[in-house]
Amino acid sequence: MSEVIGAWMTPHVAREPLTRSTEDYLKAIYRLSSGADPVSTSGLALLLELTPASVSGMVKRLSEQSLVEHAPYRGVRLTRDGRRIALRILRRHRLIETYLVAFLGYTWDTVHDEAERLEHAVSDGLVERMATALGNPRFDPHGDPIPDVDGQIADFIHVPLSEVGAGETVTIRRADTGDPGRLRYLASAGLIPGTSVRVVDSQPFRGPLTIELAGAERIVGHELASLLLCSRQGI
Amino acid sequence: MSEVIGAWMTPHVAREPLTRSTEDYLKAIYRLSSGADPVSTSGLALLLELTPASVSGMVKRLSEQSLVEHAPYRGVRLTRDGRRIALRILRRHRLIETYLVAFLGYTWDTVHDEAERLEHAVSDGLVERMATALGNPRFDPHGDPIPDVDGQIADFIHVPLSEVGAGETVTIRRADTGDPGRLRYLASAGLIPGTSVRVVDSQPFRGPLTIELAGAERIVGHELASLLLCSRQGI
DNA sequence: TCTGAAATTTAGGTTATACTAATTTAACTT
DNA sequence: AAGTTAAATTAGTATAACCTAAATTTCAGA
Repeated sequence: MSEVIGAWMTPHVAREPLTRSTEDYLKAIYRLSSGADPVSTSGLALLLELTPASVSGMVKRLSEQSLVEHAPYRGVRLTRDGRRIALRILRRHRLIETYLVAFLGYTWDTVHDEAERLEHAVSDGLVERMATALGNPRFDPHGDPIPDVDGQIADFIHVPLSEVGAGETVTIRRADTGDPGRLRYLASAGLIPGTSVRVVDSQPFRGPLTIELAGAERIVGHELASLLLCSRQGI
Repeated sequence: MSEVIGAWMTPHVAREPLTRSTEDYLKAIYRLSSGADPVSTSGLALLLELTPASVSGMVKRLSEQSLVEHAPYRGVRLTRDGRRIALRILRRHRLIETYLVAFLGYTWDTVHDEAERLEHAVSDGLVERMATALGNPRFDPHGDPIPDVDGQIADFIHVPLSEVGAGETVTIRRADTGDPGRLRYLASAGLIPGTSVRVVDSQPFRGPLTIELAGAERIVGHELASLLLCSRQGI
């Protein structure tokens, strides 16, 4: 049986096997690369829970491997190869999460740590088998888009619920946190991807929102509301 | 949901997280501990594809952690804790292999490498979920016994097919190799665990055997026959 | 333009695990 | 009992990735 792996997965340059650290750094840089701005050393250090000095050292090594471009004191950016690897890890992570929820009884608040370790251990072949078993899903249980085998990733412009105006109706698309406590609470309140809510009232200065969901009103704090990324209409 | 993990899985002494190397060494020592004899440095080096010097160094560290007993120049032996860990890894490995074959379309010749990496990454919780999904199997696809959560492992006395006398009928129980080529060939010849065969003739001096299987006669070389561990009657 | 705080990098040290080369021990042979 | 050989250990080196502490660079505001 031939494995379904896009050509993009094989960088042009032959590489020694990637270490777990390498994969974690590339994934973290990808996460922090929102706009065109380079990613800061301190931001990476914060996300990876390492000292800035350690990040500096590792970034230099990644740059020698052409996985990132580094302008000293200015920040890092992924190269094409670096981005490919980051997207491959992201695909693994999100497919593993989806698989664990679909087939092994996990819930969306318990999958993160397991996926975090497995993403470095599974082969491309296993990932594609899981994808097939799942019917090639496009979103994981948190609503995050899963990159396809060619590295394409859906990139919608979503609005945090906290910024939706009173009177508007939106559909929750993603829950932008990995915190189990928050995820459990959101699920218990019915605030999961796919749900439509109408914002009844939104108080200023990071105040709470009143929303209508399934016919009932509810109060949601600003912090949680800011994690719920929504689409306005049929997007 | 509470996780079903036997108390034996938690060593009495608090341990820092085990490294992949540690787990690999303990597993290898377990594999080589057939009788009461201690395991030799060179045997370990051969199995792990490392130099004897490296093994010496690592064995000393394992011994400082009370995972093995080391009599210099005499060999290593697992301590109780070491054996527990080895059996936990073995349980993981064999359950993962069984899961991949049962649910993800793998065949018995393709599961080894995948399981080899995953066994170090899965949590106890995931292993038990897989075991549950499989109905707590007692043997993996190669017929090897899977240790239960309490570290008990079936330990039958099996006879290599190569040593079964002419005229005897036996049932194949295990295929004692990880080599994909041999495993594929055995499967194609119908020589898999659960199959009954009658030895028609067995030539001396590591000569070939003639066996009867599903009504037809077949010739099997000594090497492959020695890998097929069999039981004589209803065991 | 200068200055000082914040961000970043460099310097130097640590740990785990591998290696090669040199040494030591055990065991077998005569 | 001594010598030889095979096995095992020690000594010393390398690498990846971390750390702390000490420089260095950037940049905003006076």
